[in-house]
Amino acid sequence: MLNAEKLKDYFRMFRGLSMTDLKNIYHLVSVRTMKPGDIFIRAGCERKHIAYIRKGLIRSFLINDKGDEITTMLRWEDQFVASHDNVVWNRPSRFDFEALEPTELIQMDYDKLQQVLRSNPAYEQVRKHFLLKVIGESLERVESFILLNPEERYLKLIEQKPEIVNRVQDKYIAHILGITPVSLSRIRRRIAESRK
Amino acid sequence: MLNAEKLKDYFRMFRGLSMTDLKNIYHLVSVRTMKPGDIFIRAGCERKHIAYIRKGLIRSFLINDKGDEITTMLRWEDQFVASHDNVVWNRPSRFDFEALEPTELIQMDYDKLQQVLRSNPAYEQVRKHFLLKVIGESLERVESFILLNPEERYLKLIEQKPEIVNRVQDKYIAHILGITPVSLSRIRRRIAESRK
DNA sequence: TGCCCCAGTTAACAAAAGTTAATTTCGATT
DNA sequence: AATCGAAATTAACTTTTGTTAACTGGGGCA
Repeated sequence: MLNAEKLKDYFRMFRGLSMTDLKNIYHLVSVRTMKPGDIFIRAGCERKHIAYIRKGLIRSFLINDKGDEITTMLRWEDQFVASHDNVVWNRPSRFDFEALEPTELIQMDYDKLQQVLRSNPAYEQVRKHFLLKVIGESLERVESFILLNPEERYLKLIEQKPEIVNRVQDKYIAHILGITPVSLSRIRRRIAESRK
Repeated sequence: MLNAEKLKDYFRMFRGLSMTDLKNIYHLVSVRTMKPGDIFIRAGCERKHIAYIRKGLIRSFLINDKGDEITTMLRWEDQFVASHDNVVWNRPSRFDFEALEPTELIQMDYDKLQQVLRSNPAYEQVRKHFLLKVIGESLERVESFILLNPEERYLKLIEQKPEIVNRVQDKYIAHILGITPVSLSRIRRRIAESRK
């Protein structure tokens, strides 16, 4: 069951808003229940969707020239997910967004959300904190590619997000780290042997 | 010379604001002229600065465990530059921000800027567009690490930002691409030979 | 229970990148 | 014009990764 009171828990970042503010958003949302393999946003989609992940896990991926699926991003509960092709660049999504687990999304039309956010300046602080956090996370990921080698990136990931590493297939972890599944397997063996 | 009229040109993204809005910001800014090698933000700095680059080029770098300087980011004219350690994570900057050319910054105290931005909702659309653009650029960089190999990343860079590649030393370009200067040199040779 | 499928591991080889050091190139400076 | 110094290139060698394919080990399903 979903009501404005519950929503307040889900949208942690939305604290500081009045119940009326929250209800304005509440009117925009729909809950979507997904099975593993279901698609939230399909490549080519131009409509702007944004969703809060109440439960579960979403990956974005595309098919490269060689025909292989490459996973570029993982998002999980208490995070927002959207195609930045749609929302930032205003173009069709290059990625599919697929649920990897039974997943519950709280889904909104992005443009309608913008209208509500514009209606009350109180929303803007929330938006600011949200966008800054996304920037921080993304820059941190860039830094890890520049400052760390693949093995170090993997060690950092299992240190910082051990639950996520255990929840998804290794091949997705490998792609996220910018390496091949074969190479990740070798890295795991190297680590295991060095700890013997 | 710097006045509110000129400022309107510089802050392209600030179009849509009234002259009064712009003057409020104008009161916050100071112009800083830098020589190559001058530091805008020093590692360890906790004060939040943000600057618009009117002219020139800034790199952020740190010293890794082995004692080598690693360049993580380049910013140039018509872009903003700030330490995300300060602004996003509220912690001391891990990076130095150094001018690589004669550079002119229009510098602001970040917190004071926030106060002004909060004072008028009209600013918020500007901030939103600005933050979204930063997100888009950062995510694009992440994607390039996942979807492209070093050679492809280099080719993409010289295609998209040829001026920048020619303005800075190769070793900085190499770091930005996540490889060593030696490896970049080999990649350049491979490309040159394949075009013979 | 047996079979199949697929993820993960391992193997073998080629290609690329890291590392260190020598060499060259080029611009700045005296 | 000669010299110095830093950046870039090249070389030699090691390590790692990519690639392709074979092998292994469960989990799911008939």
